[in-house]
Amino acid sequence: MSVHSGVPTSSAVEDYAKAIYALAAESDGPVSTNAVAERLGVTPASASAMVKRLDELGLARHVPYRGVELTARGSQLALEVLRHHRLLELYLAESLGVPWDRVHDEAEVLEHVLSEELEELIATKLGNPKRDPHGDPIPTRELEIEEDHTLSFDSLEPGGRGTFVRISDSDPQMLRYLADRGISPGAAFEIVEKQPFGGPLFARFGDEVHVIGGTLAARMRVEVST
Amino acid sequence: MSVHSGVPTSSAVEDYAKAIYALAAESDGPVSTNAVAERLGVTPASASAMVKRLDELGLARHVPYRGVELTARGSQLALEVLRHHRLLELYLAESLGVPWDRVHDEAEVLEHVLSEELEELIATKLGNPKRDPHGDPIPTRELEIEEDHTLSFDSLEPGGRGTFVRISDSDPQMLRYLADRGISPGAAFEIVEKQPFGGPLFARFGDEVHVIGGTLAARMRVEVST
DNA sequence: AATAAAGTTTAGGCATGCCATAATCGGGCA
DNA sequence: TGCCCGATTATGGCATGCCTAAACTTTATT
Ligand SMILES: [Mn+2]
Ligand SMILES: [Mn+2]
Ligand SMILES: [Mn+2]
Ligand SMILES: [Mn+2]
Repeated sequence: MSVHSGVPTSSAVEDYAKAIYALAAESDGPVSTNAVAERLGVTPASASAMVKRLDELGLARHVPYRGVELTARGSQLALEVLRHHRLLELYLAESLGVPWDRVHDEAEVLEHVLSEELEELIATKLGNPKRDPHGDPIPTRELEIEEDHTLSFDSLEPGGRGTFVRISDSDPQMLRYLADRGISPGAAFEIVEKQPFGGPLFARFGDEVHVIGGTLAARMRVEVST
Repeated sequence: MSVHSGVPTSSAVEDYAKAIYALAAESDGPVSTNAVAERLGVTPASASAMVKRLDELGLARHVPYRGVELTARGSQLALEVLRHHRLLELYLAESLGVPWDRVHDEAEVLEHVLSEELEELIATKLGNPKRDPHGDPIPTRELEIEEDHTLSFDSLEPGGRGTFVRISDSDPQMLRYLADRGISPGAAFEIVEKQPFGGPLFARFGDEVHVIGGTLAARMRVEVST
């Protein structure tokens, strides 16, 4: 049990705050209890009980049947844990050579246990980085986070050029697929061809043209260079 | 909840195994429930219940009113966690620059959460070290540990020479005191003078003669050079 | 040997965090 | 307006891990 902003928090509470934060970012307005349950792999009944507790802790406001929203404190908690998570991912990858498809699971546990002192030492050692290995922005010490204005890779048309900036960190298979092909955030690309109906996308990264399946393309975020 | 040697273990179970292991090393024969309780800062009733559970898990044998002893499995668990603890302490000190009086508390939490994969990466990065920053031996990958044949510093007489090799890691104040004077495991010394009745010891480390209080001297372990 | 003191265990409780099942609520469609 | 279905809550259970108070065993003292 740690304490953040005067609120005693367990790993479970922190995970709920993170989940609500992420879901709220995906689609605004209050988050449904069921969505939280599904994301965390618990039953709706469990999620309902925990959401009620977050409300009592002052981390969220829950209006029955209407969904849940984080308070300022709740957002801060989520960002604090997100900062831990992403710093750890980058640290494990850079300093210990953990492959990028495995850093997530390690960080998922360590994030709840990292002290403020170690957080600070790690951030300093890494040079206060702005993004983790998957391109996700790392909240600052002051818990500010840079919202990005990226597009989904599969929304581009042939001829489109840009930079691959970000990918969901939670699917190791996708990450391994990209790693095997030497594709990682920061890579420049050009769309060569696009099959309709969620079909694959053919994109050039460096010298080679790679086939990116529809599902994968939907999870890759890119910035286009006009 | 992790799994070691087929036994599901929580942080609490691991801490109890460590405590029993340490107490058994200090004085042989079965370990009393009260000693365990005191070491872990819980009530005797709590310790009694947990010791019973360790027995059911096959990690210890507990004879009511007679004390508890670890089984082979229980010792392995304790050594596994000790390996984690000491590798982490050294890693935090070497790679992140955490002062040696603070590594213990961090390691105390992280030891339960470190994956085998990270353990291995850390051990490799450190060059499979044999001792942690306090001079405590690190169990090998195969969980063998080197028993040392050290003497208590306060058992020496004036004129005695040797090497300071080890000190309890759990008292930050003592560690800071030594660190402030540049005394750490590996340092050669010569006893200059010794006051009776638990009084201080005057010992030369390098050029300087330092005053070592009776309590501190009792916790320092040394090897004498005939 | 009897009794006191010390050490240990049991009994009963509390909090966390998860589950399943069953009752209930509320918004959208007929 | 009423009904249905999905979302929500209520209820009861399980496991962990700690507590206090009370009962019990062992050991030390007289
Ligand atoms: Mn991640
Ligand atoms: Mn922090
Ligand atoms: Mn330690
Ligand atoms: Mn290990």
